[in-house]
Amino acid sequence: MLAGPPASSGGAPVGEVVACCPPFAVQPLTVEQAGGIAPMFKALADPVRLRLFSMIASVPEACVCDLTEGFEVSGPTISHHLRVLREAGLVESERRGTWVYYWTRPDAVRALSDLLRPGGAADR
Amino acid sequence: MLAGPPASSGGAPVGEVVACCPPFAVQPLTVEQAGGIAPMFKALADPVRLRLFSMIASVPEACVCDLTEGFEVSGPTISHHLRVLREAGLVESERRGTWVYYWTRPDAVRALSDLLRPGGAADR
DNA sequence: CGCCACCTTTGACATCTGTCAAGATAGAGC
DNA sequence: GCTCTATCTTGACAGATGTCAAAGGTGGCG
Repeated sequence: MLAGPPASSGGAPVGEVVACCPPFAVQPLTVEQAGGIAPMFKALADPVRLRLFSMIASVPEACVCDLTEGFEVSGPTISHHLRVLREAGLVESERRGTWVYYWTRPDAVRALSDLLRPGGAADR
Repeated sequence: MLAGPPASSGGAPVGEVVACCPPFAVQPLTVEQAGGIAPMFKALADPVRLRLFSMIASVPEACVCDLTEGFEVSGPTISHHLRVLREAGLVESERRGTWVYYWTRPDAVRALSDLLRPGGAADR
């Protein structure tokens, strides 16, 4: 299902929150849905994480060694942010030899994109 | 420029951050772009705000008096969250007589939706 | 004018978050 | 086994965030 490597890095309690809800232009979220989805937006709510995610999403997979360049924060901080993205279900990772690679979970991204899609009462 | 009611409630320093960038499946964000967009995701990162926003987005406009129902937080807290959404550029508001109405800014929502749209290297 | 309902602002407080330094873990290669 | 590199974990701390109680407008209505 993924372009990238096989599933891995089990550890996130994310399961399958992924397929979710109609666009909220169509129907409001329930309490449970909002509670499940907010963490994904929260994961994208930090500028460093947002940029990290965009770097990962723009290539089939990204090595941490390439991600750390171009940031002014320390290695541990990058690692922390990658963990947040992983635990939110937005990316997955795998160690291959010396390096660790990250790639996006397209289904999760699509779920968010669908939520924001226009087409309801308020969007023309 | 907006489908909704006339502009109002000036106060947010949001200007026109709205039209922005290619989907990050296509191209990573710059530091500046990430800094401009992260606040929008941050505004959606809280379950209460996310639900408030979905309630506003699912109708042409929403009265605060209707929004406060169905939440377990106090009135001031709802007001605070609405302000965050407004200052992030996601909604606008206007007082009409006794009541205050909120509606979404479709252009802002579309900007986020476009960012998340699949179609790049990592998606499929 | 006086009162009340609606909504926001202010002030305070506990919790969460981003960051770094220091230490730990995992592989590669000698 | 030892060492070196790459990455993650832990611990600590300043600053941001969500929440409420109390107080402050704003407008309708008698």
